[in-house]
Amino acid sequence: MGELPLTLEGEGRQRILAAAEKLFSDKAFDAVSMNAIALQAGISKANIYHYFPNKDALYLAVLRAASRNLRKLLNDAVDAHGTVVDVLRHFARCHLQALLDRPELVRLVWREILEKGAPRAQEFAEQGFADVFSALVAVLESGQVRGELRADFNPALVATLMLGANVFFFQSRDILRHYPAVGFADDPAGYDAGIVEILLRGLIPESSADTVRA
Amino acid sequence: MGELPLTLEGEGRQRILAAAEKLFSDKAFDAVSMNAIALQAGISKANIYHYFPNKDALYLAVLRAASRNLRKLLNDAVDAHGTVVDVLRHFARCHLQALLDRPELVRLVWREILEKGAPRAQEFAEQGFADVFSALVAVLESGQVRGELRADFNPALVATLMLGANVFFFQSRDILRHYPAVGFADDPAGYDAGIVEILLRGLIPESSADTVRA
DNA sequence: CTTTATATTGACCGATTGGTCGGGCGCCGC
DNA sequence: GCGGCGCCCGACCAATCGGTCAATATAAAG
Repeated sequence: MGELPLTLEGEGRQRILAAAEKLFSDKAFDAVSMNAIALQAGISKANIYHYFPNKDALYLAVLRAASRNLRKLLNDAVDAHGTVVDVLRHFARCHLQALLDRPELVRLVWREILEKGAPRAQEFAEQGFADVFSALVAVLESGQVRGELRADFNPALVATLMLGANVFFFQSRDILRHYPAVGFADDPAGYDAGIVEILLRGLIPESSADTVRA
Repeated sequence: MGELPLTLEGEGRQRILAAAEKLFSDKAFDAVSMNAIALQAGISKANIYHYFPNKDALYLAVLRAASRNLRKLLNDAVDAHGTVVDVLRHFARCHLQALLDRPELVRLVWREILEKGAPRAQEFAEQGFADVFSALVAVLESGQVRGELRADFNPALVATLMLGANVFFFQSRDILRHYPAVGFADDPAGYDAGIVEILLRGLIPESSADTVRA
């Protein structure tokens, strides 16, 4: 369909994967037909079956590639240097930016996680979770042993809170944009800066911080 | 099919809606066939079309009912009395408990929000969001004017953080259960208690809370 | 009993689905 | 020239899809 005949190695396969990734990220598995994928890729439907035995295998390949890419993308956001507080600030910002940079990948993998009806590759899609989560927990723990952070909170709980804040922002920003009270829907960096600041300092004025335990 | 002939008003309609709700909450729109709904409801497929003009209308009716129920359920979790801090604690716990009590409703509505490909009723599904979000913002603002909470944070941002913490927990608890560091995957009350405590007091030891602004 | 309106159904429709098949096209070794 | 071989396609398949329709069962109203 008027495409440039790029003669890269495995070009046909990549074309199919790219087309399928785009469609599967927008609509659910059953809502994407092999015909639509072929059309998007600019090839015939029968040709897809030259590279993939069936639709499930194609979907699995797409999910595998997306999960791998997303995993790498998110891992790159974790490593940083400086004080634990700086690392947390850096992580929050980079992690959310990574999500927003490749929304197709996130939606693809996250939909698989949420789907209870047909768990095609749940435990596989959860891989990206493990690295980031455990890395973040490690950062928080090191902050605790160094005395930079309180020792009386659960690191895994805070890690969940931070990841949840970013994922929820990613999922809900279209809704949040409608609310006048929300000024950060299009300012992910500002959002994360505010989140981390609140997490670090707390909501309670310091003078009365000890009266809350009543 | 051997069912008791309950002669309630609109019983047939309710049966269809219940069956469709169950199936639509597990699988996506295109993955649920009218045949499957009829089978689940114990009636014939043609009979569904006596109550609903087409599949979209049925799905919309299911989504409308689910959204309405979820909205009421979540609103009931908001109202409370006592200090602002107490209200926040109560809200977090009740909100998450409401999500976990009716997971089908949450999944149904949330899937509609996440789907970018076929926005059948997005703005409609977002209704439940508005009430809870604005109510929570109002609580936080009142806490600020009363001096119970800091005045230098964005209430909408904290509301997003709290809602996100609960929604993310709801979505990810099956994953979180796999991690040994997470002891709260099956303890939503403990999770929210920890979340609120961290939000209120912050991660930084109070003695060094003023050195972080560097 | 008859009329009338609502429920309910099996049989059927055209369209689309995932998947198959036989063959054509182009390129490389011989 | 020519025989393979990877790539690609139009045509086709049975199954299922959403949806229609004529016919029946049911039950209240006259």
